[in-house]
Amino acid sequence: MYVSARSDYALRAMLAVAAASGGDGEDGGGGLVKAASLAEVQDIPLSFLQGILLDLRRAGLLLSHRGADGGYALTRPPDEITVGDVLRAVGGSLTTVRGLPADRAGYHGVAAGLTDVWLAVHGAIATVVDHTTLAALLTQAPVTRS
Amino acid sequence: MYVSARSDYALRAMLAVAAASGGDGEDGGGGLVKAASLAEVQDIPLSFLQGILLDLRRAGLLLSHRGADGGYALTRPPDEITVGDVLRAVGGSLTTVRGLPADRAGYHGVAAGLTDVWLAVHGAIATVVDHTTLAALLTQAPVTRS
DNA sequence: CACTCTTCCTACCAACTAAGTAGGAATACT
DNA sequence: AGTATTCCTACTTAGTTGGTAGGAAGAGTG
Repeated sequence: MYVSARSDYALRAMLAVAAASGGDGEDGGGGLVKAASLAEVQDIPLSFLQGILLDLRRAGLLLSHRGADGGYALTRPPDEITVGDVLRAVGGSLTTVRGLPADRAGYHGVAAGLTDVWLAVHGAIATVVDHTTLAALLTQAPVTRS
Repeated sequence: MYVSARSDYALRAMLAVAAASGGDGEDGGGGLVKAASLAEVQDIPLSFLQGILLDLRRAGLLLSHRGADGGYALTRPPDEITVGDVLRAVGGSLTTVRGLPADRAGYHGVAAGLTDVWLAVHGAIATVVDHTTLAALLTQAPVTRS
């Protein structure tokens, strides 16, 4: 599995939003966190991060507000957002074989069994990332497993 | 998980070698399979495949013989070679975070828990690919799980 | 030895993707 | 009007991937 910078940044930003709006808040924005403050606290290039936040909003994981006192907030509580939600929002499919989804690799002959391997791998990854919520990561709990 | 063309070709080639030398044989080569015949039967560019076969030999999964009546054969029986062996031979690590191994991502602050997620994913992938042998794939058996 | 066949090895090329930058338009508040 | 912020598009740069070319080295045959 290759975790791109985009996916990595997306997860870190979501965790930072969850921590900021759930933890302290009350510093003036009504729970909204600005992109600039996310970029600073997690050391992410700002203009790169803005594109990622846009993807997360389009996927329905974040809501945003423009203007002074604007910013971002989660649309759901952190225990209802999984790592898999975030990865799929910015990265598309979790498993690809040469750029194609795992189930249309087009094997023939002796290689036919490989499709099942990729599907099993995909399922194993999904089990982990779909059972780990942002809330679990923030409380430092070990990774859940089914 | 991204399966590159290189990894895909490597697995298909290994399966073809296993099938050819184990199944019929006795057509003159003493169980050796030529690169050209592998390239044809699995539709892989020959000169690209040669580099892959070289990696597999360096990793100790294949032995080779030059000259007329040369070719490739497995160094171990197909039920002692796993998909994971082949993937690691051509691709290095199974899981990388922005190019680095999963356990040295260098998170700080609220993102510290992510390392555990990547390690869990890595373990889940390894469980699948290290328990699936070439022999199992050739007999069309469903993927084993621990 | 000459010849042929095959693996071995290096260098190279084209296309794509990832990562990051720049600059402005739209929106919200004062 | 003015300011602060999100939104959106286009661009640059560097690295990787997939693939090609051309030969050198080894192994057998007559």
